[in-house]
Amino acid sequence: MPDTRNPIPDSPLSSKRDQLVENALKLFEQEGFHATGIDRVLEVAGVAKMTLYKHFRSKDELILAALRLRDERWRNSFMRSIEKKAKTPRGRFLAIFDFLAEWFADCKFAGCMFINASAEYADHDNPIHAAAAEHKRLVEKYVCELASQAHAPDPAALAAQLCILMEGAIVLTQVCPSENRGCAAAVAKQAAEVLINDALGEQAP
Amino acid sequence: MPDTRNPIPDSPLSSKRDQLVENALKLFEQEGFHATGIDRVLEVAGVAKMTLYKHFRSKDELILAALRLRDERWRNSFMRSIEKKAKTPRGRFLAIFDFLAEWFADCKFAGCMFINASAEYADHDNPIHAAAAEHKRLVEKYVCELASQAHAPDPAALAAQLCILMEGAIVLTQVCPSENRGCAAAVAKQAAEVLINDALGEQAP
DNA sequence: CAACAAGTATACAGACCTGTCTATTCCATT
DNA sequence: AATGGAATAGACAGGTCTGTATACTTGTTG
Repeated sequence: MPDTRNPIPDSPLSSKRDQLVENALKLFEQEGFHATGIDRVLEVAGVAKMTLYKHFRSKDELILAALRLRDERWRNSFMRSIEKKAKTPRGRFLAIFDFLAEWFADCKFAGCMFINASAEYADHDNPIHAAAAEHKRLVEKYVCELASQAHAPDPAALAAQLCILMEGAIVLTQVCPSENRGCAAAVAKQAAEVLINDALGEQAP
Repeated sequence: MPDTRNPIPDSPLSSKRDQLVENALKLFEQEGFHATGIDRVLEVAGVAKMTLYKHFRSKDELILAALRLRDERWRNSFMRSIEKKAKTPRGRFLAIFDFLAEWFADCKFAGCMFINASAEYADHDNPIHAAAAEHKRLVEKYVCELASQAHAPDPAALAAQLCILMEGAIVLTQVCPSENRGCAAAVAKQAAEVLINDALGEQAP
């Protein structure tokens, strides 16, 4: 039996806490936030209810922890994938959409958790909605940095356009998963090429 | 007191039924589906519970009726706005994004109800999710007809690109309502111009 | 007037939800 | 061996949810 205790009580390494957040993340992503009851999380995580309420003050706090984990992982995966796949600015822009295509191909793809969160918690002042907005802001900031490195005349404008393509591809794949919608990432990639050429000039690397 | 009865019992003109669907539509849109209880709909609509269950077999049936009404109204408004505003194919494509800008400017804008529905009812086989997918399919079909009228070499491809821009602008405005996000429609419009030029040629009307 | 259709009010069943409380077990360190 | 922190099981309170059942009102039509 492994040592599941933690010398620093409230540290993020606390094993039981991790089990909770990990399983909550999966369930919230697959089934939704309101539709997933606390008891279901506890059952899947194999953790007692009192343990949850020792680590989190409420279900909303657990949701926020799950979203923080998701944000960290998703953006890391996003950035690493892009930087590994391509070295030129143009190649990195296009690698965004290859990343999306791989994501969409996962049979467990259930849309963007942050879009879903802002749908379920519509009030903009709700911390959950705010966390979703912050995630999108950080993603756009990264794309904007790519655009700066590409010496785009207006990096923010190019980034905004590419992010709109990203979100559009995500949401169409989520809402219309069947049909010929598997190609949303490819369509977005083609559109991105046209927009990049327009912003950078056709010859830019 | 007006005559609220209806000679055809299950016709869509049934006044009480209309009151239910109308108010359910508003509440589901503003607060979400799971977050809006039946009792809240009844209270706002001023209708007794038994009347609801005489017209609908379940809450899900009421949601489907609300989505049907929303789909009909939204697409009518969309198509009429575009056809009224512009006569040339290129003008009509751009009018799409003016329509979005007006929609986003409404202080009660709460995102796309169909995107929200597919977020809350993630199972693709769920009739509610299917209704959302059908709505998006019909919108894209209309944009595809516009592209055909514009004599685009590949109408479906142009329509798919423009629809991705639409959905991206919608979702970014929903998730990040504040900041400089009010301009998502304008950014999408600029991107659309580039894509249309690429597909049709710069001189096309 | 009588029959009828539509809606109302109200209570209720049964399920599920979040969050709390208590008593107990396990295990590592002292 | 004793102590104490962490987790456990399980019951429970109090609320909300959907959907049903019953008895009543109202207005129209034959």
